[in-house]
Amino acid sequence: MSKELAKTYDPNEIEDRLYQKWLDKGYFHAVVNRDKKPFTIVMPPPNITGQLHMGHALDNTMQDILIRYKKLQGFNTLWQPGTDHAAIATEVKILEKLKEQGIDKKDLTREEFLEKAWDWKKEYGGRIVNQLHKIGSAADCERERFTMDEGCSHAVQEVFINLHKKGLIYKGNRIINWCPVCKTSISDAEVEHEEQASHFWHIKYPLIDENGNPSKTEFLEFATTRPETMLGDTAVAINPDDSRYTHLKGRKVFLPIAERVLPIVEDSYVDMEFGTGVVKITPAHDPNDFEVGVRHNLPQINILNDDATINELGGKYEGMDRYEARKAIVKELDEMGLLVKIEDHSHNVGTCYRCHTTIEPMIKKQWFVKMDELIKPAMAAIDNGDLKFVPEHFSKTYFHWLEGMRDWCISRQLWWGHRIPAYYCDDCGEIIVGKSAPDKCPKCGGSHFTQDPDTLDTWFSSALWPFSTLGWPEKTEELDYFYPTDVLVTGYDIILFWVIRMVFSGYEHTGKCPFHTVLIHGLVRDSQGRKMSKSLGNGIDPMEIIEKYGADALRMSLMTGNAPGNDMRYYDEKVEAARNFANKVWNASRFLMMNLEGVELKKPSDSELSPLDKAMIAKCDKLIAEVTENMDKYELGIALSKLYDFVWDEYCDWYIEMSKPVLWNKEADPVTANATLYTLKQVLNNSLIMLHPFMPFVTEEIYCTLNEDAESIMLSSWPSMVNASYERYEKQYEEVKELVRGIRNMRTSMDVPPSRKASLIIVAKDDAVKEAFTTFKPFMMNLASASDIELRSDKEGIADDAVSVVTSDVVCYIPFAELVDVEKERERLLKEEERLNKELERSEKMLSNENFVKKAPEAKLQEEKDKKAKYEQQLSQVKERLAALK
RNA sequence: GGGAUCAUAGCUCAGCUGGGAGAGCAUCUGCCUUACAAGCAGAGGGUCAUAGGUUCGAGCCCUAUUGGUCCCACCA
Repeated sequence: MSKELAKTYDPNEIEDRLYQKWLDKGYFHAVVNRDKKPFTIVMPPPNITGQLHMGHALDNTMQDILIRYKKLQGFNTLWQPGTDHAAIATEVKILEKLKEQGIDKKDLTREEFLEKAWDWKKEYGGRIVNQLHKIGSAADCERERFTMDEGCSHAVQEVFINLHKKGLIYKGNRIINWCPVCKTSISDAEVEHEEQASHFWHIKYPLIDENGNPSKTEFLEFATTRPETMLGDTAVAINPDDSRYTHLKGRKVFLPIAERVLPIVEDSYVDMEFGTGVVKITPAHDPNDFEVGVRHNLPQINILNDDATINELGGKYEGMDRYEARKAIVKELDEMGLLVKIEDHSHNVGTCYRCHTTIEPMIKKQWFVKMDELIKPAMAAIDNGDLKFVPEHFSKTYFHWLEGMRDWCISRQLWWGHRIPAYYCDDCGEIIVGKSAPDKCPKCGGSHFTQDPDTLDTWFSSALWPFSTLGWPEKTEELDYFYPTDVLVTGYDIILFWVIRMVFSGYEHTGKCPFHTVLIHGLVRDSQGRKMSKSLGNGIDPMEIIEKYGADALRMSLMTGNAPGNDMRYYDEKVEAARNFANKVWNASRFLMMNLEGVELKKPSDSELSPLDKAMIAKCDKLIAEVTENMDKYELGIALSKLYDFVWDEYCDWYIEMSKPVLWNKEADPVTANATLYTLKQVLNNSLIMLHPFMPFVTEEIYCTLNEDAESIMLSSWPSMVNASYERYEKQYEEVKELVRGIRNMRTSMDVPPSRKASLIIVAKDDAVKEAFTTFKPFMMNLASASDIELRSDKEGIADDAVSVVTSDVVCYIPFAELVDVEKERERLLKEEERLNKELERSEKMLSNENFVKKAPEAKLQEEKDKKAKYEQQLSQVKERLAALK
């Protein structure tokens, strides 16, 4: 060995060094290679405003695992990284920062603002990508993209122009969600609903009498949660089938505050069961009322300014904030005697997902994407097999959302983002959509144009991410080779925002679904199950955890004991356990390397392999098969726990321990020692490779030390099975383990210290069993604390009061001459007898069930019969021992 | 209001197509056994939320109930 591993595992010492090596070697960089199959993942682009949090750590670890796994399997892998300009989120942050410097948005021109925004991007945009390096991300940073870089911006323009040409993008006066703080429209998906305690104001409007005056005696009562919107009322609605109000059909009411006469319209939208069955209609400030208004041709009166104060149409309330106006109006109605009562009422209020201000529905002229045609292929994608969710049930969420999708409002009154490629003729107002302003207005011939001041929803550009990053709309080699991508990994909170939009965009612009699988994960919560958030101050910084325990430990702790799509809690103890595992692997490797010192390994022949080696090879084969299957089914947590158990229990606690006598006997039997060392190394290498996707650093360090010629574990291949039919040895090995466990158990219960060795007499009636224990004898000496092991076919000459351990195949006698405590031994055997009786009872019950015998599969039936025979055999041995003790 | 999801050991969670309940941590008992005390060997601890059903057989499938979480939704 030319290199040596440090005595204790220190992640900080190895991680940065190895990452730098991977970068230098360019392992993460993917180039088109038609001889290999591609495997592609696009990284969900983190916001440039962001800092890496546990959610990113989880998301990126999963992607990294898939990428590294596929690379080991021989795929040409591309993990495409990048960042998102995150329109609103970033603009809000920049404005906050400017405010600290005493600068207001009003004081800046658009150009000045954008200059500052780009400075900001330059300063913080790279931070999160660098943090990803710390967790070991195998993303191809040479291909890093940004949603507002030249290529992506080009793609955005292209899409906008194409969709507009097809009539799928239109500009229209419709009701939209307005955030009075961000002062922009937002899409339906960006509205979050919050339950708020409020009131239900019962109000009555006087009916208009036959003379056209407000009646003093006839009123129409209704209830509202937003009295201030009365100022924009243009009707009152009743259900046409409501017998209570038949007499009101065709009549009018008087709107007191604004002194307007309103028609009573009939619309089935009104729920007769709710409230008084009368609804005030405010088409300009309520989405439903808007629809009613369209049906009945009602005027739309917008009474709000952009900051949610009342505008000039609100008469004397002009200038008041919406909530001030609410109070004032209620007060005035009360004075007029028109306020009937106030009830407590809690209801859901839409709020802005960025600033949590209550949004105000308003009619505004905005750009929309028409959805009904676009979503059709996205709807079909699940059924026709183009797209699969893991776990599968998320496809229901996906459908559910697609079904209720309304036209998508894509224009934003922001500066930070892709400016809408639409130009207005200064002379006639004609709209021309194109990459730049035309020379001449096609309608009036005018030559002066103004570009639309609005920018696009940030999701408009992220919807194109899987193909815009690969060069679309250019027909690049990359696009042709790496697209469609394979798996998209993301949290369930982002399905509606993003996944759906990528899917329909992919179909529309490339004719293909952008990925075949969406792997969904949950949220990382704190140890009390709360969401990690800034306001709670309970966030845990992954960088600190990496500093303390290492990236491998963090990655592993995020993957253990977690099923796809489920939330998980973060615990330091979990990371500690993972770190301990890394240390375990480290030390097992150290043990092996110490024993390989000065040894020239040769590939052993079949006959040179010991039964123990063969048993391990069989075990390892099984592991490879299972882990591969789990990985292919995205059961990463299960795959990892199998590797954990195998390495810790099987490899370290049994195989290494059992092989020690062989290694100590190297001088006397170099052939067997070689075979065992060779197998130890083989199995460890396989384990390291399979663990590599989960713990890339520690496995790389060990692998390269253990295999002197190896440049990197990343260049190795996913293990393949030996398939040598060694099941027989595996069975023997399990029998031996059973006996060793029995002996240890007995020693503990008899208070025999481990330092006290004893000679064992194993009585096996069956020749095959005898052979098995004979061949495994050297391996079990240590573990059974035996000074000597004798094998026999009968128990002639063994003292009746010897302590004994009964397994399914053998009886093992341990003559502790001076230690015998007959009482204790009898107790132990009685307990054993009870246990066996219970087992036998269960087994007999099953086998005496006619239906079981008739209907159960043959294999199951035989299995149960074999078990019963074993219990019977064991029980008779125990009984015999008990009888002998008397 | 609709939908999804969860309920398993003291805690946090696994349990893949239905065949004798698992892990980590915590607890208790022994061990510094020449890779590892970040370790080794043992032990205790569960009517798998409740009630039905399907099945030879249910933690797993079906129905209902209870409790928690989340998403969607226009009840003014």
